[in-house]
Amino acid sequence: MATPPFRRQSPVHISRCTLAASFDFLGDRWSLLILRSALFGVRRYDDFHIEIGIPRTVLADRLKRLVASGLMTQEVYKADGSRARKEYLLTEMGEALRLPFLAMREWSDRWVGKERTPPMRLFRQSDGSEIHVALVDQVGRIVPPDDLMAGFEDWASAPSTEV
Amino acid sequence: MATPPFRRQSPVHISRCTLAASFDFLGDRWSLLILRSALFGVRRYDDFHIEIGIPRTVLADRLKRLVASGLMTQEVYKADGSRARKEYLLTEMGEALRLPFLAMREWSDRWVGKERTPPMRLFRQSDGSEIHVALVDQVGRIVPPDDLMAGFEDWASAPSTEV
DNA sequence: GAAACTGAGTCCATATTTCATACTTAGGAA
DNA sequence: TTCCTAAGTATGAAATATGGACTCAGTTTC
Repeated sequence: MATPPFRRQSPVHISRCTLAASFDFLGDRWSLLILRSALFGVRRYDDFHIEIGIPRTVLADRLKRLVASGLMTQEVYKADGSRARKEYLLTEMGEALRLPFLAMREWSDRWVGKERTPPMRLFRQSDGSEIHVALVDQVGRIVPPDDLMAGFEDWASAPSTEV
Repeated sequence: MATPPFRRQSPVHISRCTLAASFDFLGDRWSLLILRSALFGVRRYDDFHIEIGIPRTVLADRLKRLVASGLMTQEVYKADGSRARKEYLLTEMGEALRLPFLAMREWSDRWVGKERTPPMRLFRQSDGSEIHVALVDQVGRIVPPDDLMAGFEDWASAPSTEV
């Protein structure tokens, strides 16, 4: 699987692929940048606008889509000295993107680097030991990527493939 | 970290963030779909075109960008009875996206589902045990997402944050 | 009480991308 | 010589993105 075997088609048809479907709302630079900020704790319209440099019209549109997709919700907040406003919070579904994003960050720290912030490192709060995103089996062993195989429950004609 | 603390800004400025930078070439629906197919073993122009339903002009553009970004290379191949042509292969950098994509797939199988292919499951080739993408510490313990903390080597003023 | 301020948007005209369809190109096969 | 195929390129219409100005509703300052 280090180099996958040549195939003319993917084993999962694109119209039934949940991953491909998720790209409908994640396959957009601005949406990804908004989610990155949101995972860091940014919540407000203007904070997204300032941090990301996203045009206001596009921001309004993307927030609407992220809410419609179930990744974010609008909640009312009230800072003192200001009227009530809305902020955008990640739902459980949105919050669950943290792991994929952490995997992406390890990838980008390894491969994109250059002139940027040093790698972000993850630690256990409880004991300070360093953490990574990895493939693990049931007993906690890290699985090398070339010892991997995929299966689909009802994919009878070809029960498993390298992936 | 289940819900991150409210912040006005992310701890990493966007212009120096490798993750944000990676969205320059990954933050695009078509590029993501091409990479998904490539990780399954698809290599040829027309196979991408047919499988993904991407317009030919856009496909040519995206492949050019993926090659320019270092994610893919063009190699010559020769099917018998045909002239030599080029196919697109993942580089080591592109191949390394497998782990983030597997994390995304677990996410999408959990949250996007509905009317689609049943979840893709991963197994060890060697012993058949099931595998997942997870946060693990040095001794193979799986770390719950609320026991997580991030640090940047030279981020002296605020040496660590929840992430 | 009037005027300025603020965060969160919308409106609008221009620029850039995308899309579908058709055309091109290079070599092998009939 | 002509047809076929994979891998593109050309073109013009349609959809999106962009940046700047404008709106709106409470808050604070004068």
